[in-house]
Amino acid sequence: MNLEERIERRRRSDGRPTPVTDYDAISPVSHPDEPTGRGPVLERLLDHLDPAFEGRLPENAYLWGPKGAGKSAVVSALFAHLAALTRQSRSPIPTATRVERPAVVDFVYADVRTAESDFALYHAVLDDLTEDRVPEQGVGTAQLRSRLRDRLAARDRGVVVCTDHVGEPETHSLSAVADLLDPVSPSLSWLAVGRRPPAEVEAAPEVRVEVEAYRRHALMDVLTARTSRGLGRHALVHDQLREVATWADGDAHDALAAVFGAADRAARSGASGVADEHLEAGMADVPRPCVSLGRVLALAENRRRVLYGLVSLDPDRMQSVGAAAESVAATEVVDLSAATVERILYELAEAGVIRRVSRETSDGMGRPPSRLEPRFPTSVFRQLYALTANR
DNA sequence: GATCCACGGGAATACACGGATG
DNA sequence: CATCCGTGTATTCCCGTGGATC
Repeated sequence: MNLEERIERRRRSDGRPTPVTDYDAISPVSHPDEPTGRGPVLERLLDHLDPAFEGRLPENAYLWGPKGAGKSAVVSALFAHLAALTRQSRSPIPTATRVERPAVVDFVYADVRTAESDFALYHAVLDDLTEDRVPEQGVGTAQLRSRLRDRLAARDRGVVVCTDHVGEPETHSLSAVADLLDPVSPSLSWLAVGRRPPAEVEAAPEVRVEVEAYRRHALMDVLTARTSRGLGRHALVHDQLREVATWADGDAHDALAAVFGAADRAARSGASGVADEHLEAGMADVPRPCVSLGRVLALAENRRRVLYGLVSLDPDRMQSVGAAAESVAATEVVDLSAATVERILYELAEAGVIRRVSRETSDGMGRPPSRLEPRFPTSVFRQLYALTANR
């Protein structure tokens, strides 16, 4: 928490004790350095990556499991640590016995939510591996691939690329990632992370690691760890945590979203703790099924703005896509034509971020319009949007 | 000049309905 | 009664354009 946030918190709370001490700690989109309760998965991943510690490249692999099971938490923490580790030993010590082998293996974490195009994926990997800046425009995708190939050849060390969030509506599928990364170099292997069971996934590699949803008790541990860092003492009591954990049914994302929403409500109302009514409201704000906020916040700037405009709208302006588009376009948040906003709204509906609910009765002429319904926790989104907007 | 990407606009298609037609 | 047609919307699809960068 930086100074600005501290001051803002005091200003809002008029100096009274506030239930929230660190929004980041209870945010459903932030991952702690040490994920809670996923030790066994971590062990299995380390087993798989073991060859890397001897300079050999692990095989391609697929990590899969349902939303909110801590997949991203595990891989982002793991790859951050591994990357830091190999960065320390950037100067390989050549030994007589291992001249042919790369001395160390690098680890790169790439989120395909933010690297949606072929170009962007190559860019993300190359950028992580290179000191100097990689051009974002003006060079072709093929050229970027060969640059990456050259880079790997020049260093004579392998790299394991983790591609998180594979196979979502608007992200690369696992097979697309394979098609992009496999031809680059034999000294590159990948660990894809996604939700779909390997049986349903095309080109899933032999090595697979499954992550199951949290059991209720494990989820309570997660919530306890998070709230003890982010909330004041006794802001949320044990019974309340249990209630959220039960309600969330193993999904840490949804649970944290509810807690975040509840805590924020409590803070705004000036309460020193999270009351049951805050908690109820926090849970009510999370639709089921719920699109993860990570996905929503990873959308392109203008899409986020459109969504922000949308969730700030009077509900009766959401009764038709056209009307919603018009209202959002009239807002200060976006500088787009109504036609473009409308297209974007359809796009977001197609991706499942918002839902179109067709009307039962059709009065008047023509095809009846459909109402729009966000599929993510709107109040949490607004708060996170505001927190990230001024950075 | 090449390249990536987001916009913008509009054409094509789908859908809902009432009324006409076979 | 089943089907077709016209009209008005909603929705999807496609492609040219232009900014920014190399």
